[in-house]
Amino acid sequence: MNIYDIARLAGVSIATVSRVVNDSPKVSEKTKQKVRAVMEEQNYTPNVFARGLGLNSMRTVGIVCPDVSDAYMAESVAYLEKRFRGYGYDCILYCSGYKQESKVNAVQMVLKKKIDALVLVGSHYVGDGSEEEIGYLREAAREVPVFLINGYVRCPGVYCMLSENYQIMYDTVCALTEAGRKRILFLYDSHSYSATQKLLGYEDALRDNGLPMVEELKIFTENKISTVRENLLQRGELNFDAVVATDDGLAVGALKYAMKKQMRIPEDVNIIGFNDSELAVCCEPELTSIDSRRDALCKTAVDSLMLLLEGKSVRHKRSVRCHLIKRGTTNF
Amino acid sequence: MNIYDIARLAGVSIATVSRVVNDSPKVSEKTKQKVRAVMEEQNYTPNVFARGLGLNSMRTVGIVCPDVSDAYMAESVAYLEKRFRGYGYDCILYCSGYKQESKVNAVQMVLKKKIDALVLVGSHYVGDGSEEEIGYLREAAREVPVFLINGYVRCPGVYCMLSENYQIMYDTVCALTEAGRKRILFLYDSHSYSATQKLLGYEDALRDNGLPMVEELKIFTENKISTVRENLLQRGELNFDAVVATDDGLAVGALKYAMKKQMRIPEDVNIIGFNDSELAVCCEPELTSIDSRRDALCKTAVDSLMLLLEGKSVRHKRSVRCHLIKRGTTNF
DNA sequence: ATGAAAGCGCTAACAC
DNA sequence: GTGTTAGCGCTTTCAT
Repeated sequence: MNIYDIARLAGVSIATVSRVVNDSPKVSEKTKQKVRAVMEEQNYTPNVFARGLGLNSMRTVGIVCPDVSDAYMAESVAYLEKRFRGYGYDCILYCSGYKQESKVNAVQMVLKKKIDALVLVGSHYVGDGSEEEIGYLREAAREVPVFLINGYVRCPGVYCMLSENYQIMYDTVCALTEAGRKRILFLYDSHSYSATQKLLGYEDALRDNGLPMVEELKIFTENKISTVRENLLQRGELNFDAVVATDDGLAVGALKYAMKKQMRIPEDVNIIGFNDSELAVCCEPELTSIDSRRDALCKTAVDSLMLLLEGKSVRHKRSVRCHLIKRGTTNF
Repeated sequence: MNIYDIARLAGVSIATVSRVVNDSPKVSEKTKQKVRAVMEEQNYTPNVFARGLGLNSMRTVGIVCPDVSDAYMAESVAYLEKRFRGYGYDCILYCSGYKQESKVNAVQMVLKKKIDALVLVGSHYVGDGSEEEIGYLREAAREVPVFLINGYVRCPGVYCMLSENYQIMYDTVCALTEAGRKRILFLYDSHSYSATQKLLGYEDALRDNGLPMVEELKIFTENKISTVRENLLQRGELNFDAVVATDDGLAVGALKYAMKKQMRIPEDVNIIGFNDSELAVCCEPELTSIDSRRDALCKTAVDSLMLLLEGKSVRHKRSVRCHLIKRGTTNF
């Protein structure tokens, strides 16, 4: 059942059918009715490929993230998909993994699908920010508007929105030191732009508060509760009186370690997570965590891209403050 | 840059270029080299829409689930996407929500994209199993092979794989009663096929062990830790000595309630969750949970659909046993 | 307001 | 082994 069949059955030309499908104003109501009736009756759906060929668009946006099974990304994708769909855009999902090569490949692959826009979730896509590592973004932006959720790169066609991770981490560590904490563990699981910002905030806060920067207190580990716990356990004597982490999973791992070591929480150790996930209200005591404003970033992504696709212009870069959500693992 | 340009630059016909693109064996190595060189040089990518038009396929599979922000679905989607991509298929993601109408709409929408196969994640898509509620699946299956992850419907073209939810719930509740538990709370958050199976397993186990079926011990609530906790708190006197839930989030909610009520865990109350998620190892004590074999289901989905797309046939229905993973919230 | 016809870029049947 | 050509089903310009 194609446009010719409908045209024949409705006694009009294919051009008219096409116009009806696209709700063109230059077709008489009467004709529209007639054609629509036939379409309904025949259960006609325009062929998207042919449509795509003609319009050079299938109203699709590409969503690329390292791994949807991660809670932050899953929530992001859920939000994005819903909003884009609300605008009539379908979403192609590509989970790229974390390696530079596979990220580049993912972006190239998804571009071949002639998507109308591309959104990259998480700050892994800017690599170390070097020209070499962001070259693929530059190229991508030549084809479609690209939005970086929680990443920043100065490049035409690449739009960005950041969480102020440096600032919140700086403020948080300052608060910890002001509350008398001296040995603050920093847990992280990636070298992404945002993780780096968090680390910088941590380091600067230590320095500005006259605390030494102890290398053994910066621990890189897989983001899995049991792994973090075991990892810490294996380190023997590891004294600390506070923990900040780049994700809740890491913080909970530390919490589990602290429990095992009979440390009192929050008296002996303050623990602070990141992303304010369901894990934070799941553990005991509940975890103080940082709201990274994921939805605010995602919202901006959708809003900006939709404006761009309508031919409007858009402000280039914005950022949003994060918030500390206090729960039982802190006492300041 | 299209196939004509490449043909001209390489000094061959478009047919030859097309053959090279599709790696046809009936092109001489020499010609292939020549054409490939031009393609590389021009950075040529075949137009997917035109390709789709000709082949009536864009090598895409539709993945529909109620909500990717749910951990079970997120993990499923992550697995599916990865595997399908491994076979050269892209994935269109559609989050349908939980309402019948929106589920039907989602399936219809995604079918319009001329996907090559459709996978439905979670047992919400069979509704109550009535002909009326599964009609849309029948129609879908007329267009493409459909795979139901953890749902079952007898219908040509719809392939299914089930977790044995009834059995594991029956066994688990039996174990609880044998351990002397009398008032077992059943927490659920949906009326999906699988939730219903779990409920049946619970009810049958109670009956077979001579325990009364108390309506007030079957509680339907939103799957959010804090909500479950508040919900239970509001019920005043609610005596129970065990909890089984259709998802970990619900079980943790009950755990939080029990802690608040100063109940000892597992002495006073045994708690068992479902899906063995990260929440289970996050809470304290850690949650005994049921491994619903999500990956086994997803694996079968991919394997079956890929066989079908290669024109091979496939066994119709299979199921897989679930496993109880014991942790600190039980003592039997 | 409607129709005829020329693309859009590719695949595949057919001819050589 | 390679080229010619007719679709695939739609959009859109140009007539009328």
